[in-house]
Amino acid sequence: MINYAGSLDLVFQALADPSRRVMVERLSRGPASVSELARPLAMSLPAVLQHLHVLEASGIVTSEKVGRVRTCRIEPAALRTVEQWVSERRSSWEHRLDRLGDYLAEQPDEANYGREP
Amino acid sequence: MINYAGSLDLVFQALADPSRRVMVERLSRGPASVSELARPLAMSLPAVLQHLHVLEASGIVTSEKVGRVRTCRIEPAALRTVEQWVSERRSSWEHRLDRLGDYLAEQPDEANYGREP
DNA sequence: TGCATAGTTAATCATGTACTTAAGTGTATC
DNA sequence: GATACACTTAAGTACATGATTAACTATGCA
Repeated sequence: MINYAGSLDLVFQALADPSRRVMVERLSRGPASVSELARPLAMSLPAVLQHLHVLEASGIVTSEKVGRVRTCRIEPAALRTVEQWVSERRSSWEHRLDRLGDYLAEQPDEANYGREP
Repeated sequence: MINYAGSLDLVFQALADPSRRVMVERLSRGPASVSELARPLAMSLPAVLQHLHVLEASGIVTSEKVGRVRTCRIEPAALRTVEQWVSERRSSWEHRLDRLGDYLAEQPDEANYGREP
């Protein structure tokens, strides 16, 4: 059962770990097997598998097993939900700053530093 | 001492908690005091303060105390680093898919499903 | 001065996370 | 059929996280 939407909690949590980000970076260059993902990481294979589970639970990565090798790949939809959430908050803040700038520009120039409309 | 760059670890970790995201959403609409941030959250003030420390350590939020009230605001640079990291990985993957599509379009149409060049 | 307000610190506690090792399950290859 | 390969599961452990309550420190105001 895969979480295509990717709840923000799980997605941010998944990306908070540097090893998992290394895995995502590797996968952004193309699909990879579990052992390929493990190669650059200084940890046991079971540990890598646990990280993979976290990434799959978040919806960032999907995988399928053919024969004895499991091939993993990125699910861009999950990454898009993060991008969107972050960019909405940031641009909300930045547009607010613009509006505040406009407001202050219209006011007489006194003691406005740090004040809010 | 504030982390303006915002290490990816700390930033993703900070955003992984729903209460902290509520705080960021509130701040994206403008600066707020600690108790304003606390109002919609069902937890004690010390707990909110701990979340605020996490957000500040990540560089997402800054604050300054004037009189007895501490005013918090968003630091958009930290949010931009997240946006950038995620969008780079995603677009790397998506452009790779484009190139793969081009490659397959040039190949004879047989048993290419799921294969990599 | 006295008392409420806004925030802060410290100590504590229950879970959750990121590993580990040891042992087990299918697949390929000889 | 035997043996190696590529995971997979289970169990255990050390440390981090998210909350709590109790007690404390300014600041502002009547």
